[in-house]
Amino acid sequence: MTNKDLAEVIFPDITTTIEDYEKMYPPRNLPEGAKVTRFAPSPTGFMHIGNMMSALIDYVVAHSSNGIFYLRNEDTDQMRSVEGSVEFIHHVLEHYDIMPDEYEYDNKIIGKYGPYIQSERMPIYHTFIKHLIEIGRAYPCFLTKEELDEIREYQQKSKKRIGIYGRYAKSRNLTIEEAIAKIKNGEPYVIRFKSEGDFSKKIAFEDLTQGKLEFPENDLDVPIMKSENKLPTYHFAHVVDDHLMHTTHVVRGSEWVSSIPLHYELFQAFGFKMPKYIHTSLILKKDEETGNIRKISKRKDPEALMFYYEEKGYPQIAVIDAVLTIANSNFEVWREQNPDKPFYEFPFSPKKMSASGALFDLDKLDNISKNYISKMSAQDLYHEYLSWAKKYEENVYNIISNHESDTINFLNIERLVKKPRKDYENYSSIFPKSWYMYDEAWKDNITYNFPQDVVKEEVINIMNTYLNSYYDPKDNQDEWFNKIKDLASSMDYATDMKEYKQNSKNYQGSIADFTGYMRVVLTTQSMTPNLYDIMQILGKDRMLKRLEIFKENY
RNA sequence: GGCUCGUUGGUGAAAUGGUUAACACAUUGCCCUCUCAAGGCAACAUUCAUGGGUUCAAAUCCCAUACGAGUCACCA
Repeated sequence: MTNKDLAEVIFPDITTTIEDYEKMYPPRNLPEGAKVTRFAPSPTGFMHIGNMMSALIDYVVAHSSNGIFYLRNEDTDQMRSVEGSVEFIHHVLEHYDIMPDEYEYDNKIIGKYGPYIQSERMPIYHTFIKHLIEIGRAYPCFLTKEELDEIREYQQKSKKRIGIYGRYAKSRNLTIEEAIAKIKNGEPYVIRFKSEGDFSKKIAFEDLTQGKLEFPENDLDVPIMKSENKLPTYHFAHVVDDHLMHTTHVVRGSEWVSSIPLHYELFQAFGFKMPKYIHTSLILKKDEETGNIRKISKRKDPEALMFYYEEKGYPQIAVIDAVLTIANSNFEVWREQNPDKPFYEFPFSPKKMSASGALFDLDKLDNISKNYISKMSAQDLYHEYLSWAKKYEENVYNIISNHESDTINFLNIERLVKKPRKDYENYSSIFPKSWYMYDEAWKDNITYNFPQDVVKEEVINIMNTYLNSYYDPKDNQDEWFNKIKDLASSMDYATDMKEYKQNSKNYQGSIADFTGYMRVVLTTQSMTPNLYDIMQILGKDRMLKRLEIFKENY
């Protein structure tokens, strides 16, 4: 009996060979230097910021080299698969406009190197595993869960290295006859890789991010096929898929660097060329309670999940820039020099990735986002705001869709200038800063936010006089302000702030107090954008109405 | 515990042997100013985890220590 017989017993139905698949997955016909990357999430949870960073780097690396970026669904762990996660990944990629060139979704396969869903690639993996068994580099292992636990416990206690290697790999020494007998007897088994490595020897490895690394050789017989569903483990699927799909650059989290020796040996066992690796740093978070730095957590940190940014209404490009800023230290400088270039023209350099993890800084995101929003036209902003509201804030949607021109005019205040206002970091922050522009948002409990105590009669008197004798909608801003000054000085308010600061006792108050009254009566707020523009939008009738509301409510 | 990586201000970081350790965000102050936002100008690491060494010269090279992170599943 030979290994071939064993392979035949395990995979009687597999008649294909590796060569068959090599023919079906010929080298890609791409220009010199083109890079092939893949985003390979597993649908065991919702897409988070770390996945996003990976996907973005994949996209940038591929697109800056006229290469290919594809999506592969790594669904070999079907026990933990989470309902809706595949759809969410697809949604996020679409939302941020980083769709892959090749993918499989909704029963459609785009691209010639599919299937792109691992659970649909079973015969391929089995063919490759069968080959490994035939050449004596893989074997069925009948160790039970209990035996495995026992071994681990023993190793822990006696401070030995943990894992299945050397004398712990019991099934390795089974004769072919014994193995076949066990299989025929129905004993469950996994297929393990038969390592030939020597832990006391070193391998040199060059990682694009971390540079030269040195590891002990792998000597662990790791499972490459699971017993229950006969699907491959990650390590095996990685080797087979990235080989057949001709991935040139694997972008993955740094939690994988410790399995480099294993992957190295696996590639060698097949005689395949290893792709290049870009190991991305972890995204960390400072725990607010303990002050400790830890891995960002989907459970504790709402901003870890990609839902967060959409719900808050951050512009896509702001999120992308923020993530790339974390990913590559020179992105920010590049962005400053190339404010209008698409992000994928950024020459990503893996060496410029920080080797240790970075804290994700929401303040930085806000700043980036404010800048982008401040540069949008009022129309564009309105439409983004509207479609965000439609999805997340029905009340806001109803109000702003009924008042399109008022909303646009309001958003336009101090916008078309060299140094525009930067009030909003996301769409959800607009309404809380503009609700007073809409009559229907003036609910019962109106609170007037005067910065200091005021005499109601005085305020009413000022507003009355102003609206009835001074206000003219045709005035430009200078004329408007001069009139207010005229009225103010006639009522003993200082019109010059410097003068007022020096001789405040000579006056009733300052022009700032004066306009402050008007501002609060009209908006309830002590801080708003330019009053002139707000008055222009409101118009005289609505201002008079608001004066009436003030009389009744203050 | 084994293996691997890391440690520059509140945060992201630049500088890779040579003047006062860039820049951005945040914070604080001043100016401007009808409030706010924006903008302008400042301040913020006597020092690069600690200790030793190499050198005319070290954040940068070497060693040790400490601390942190990742990993050690029939999860990816």
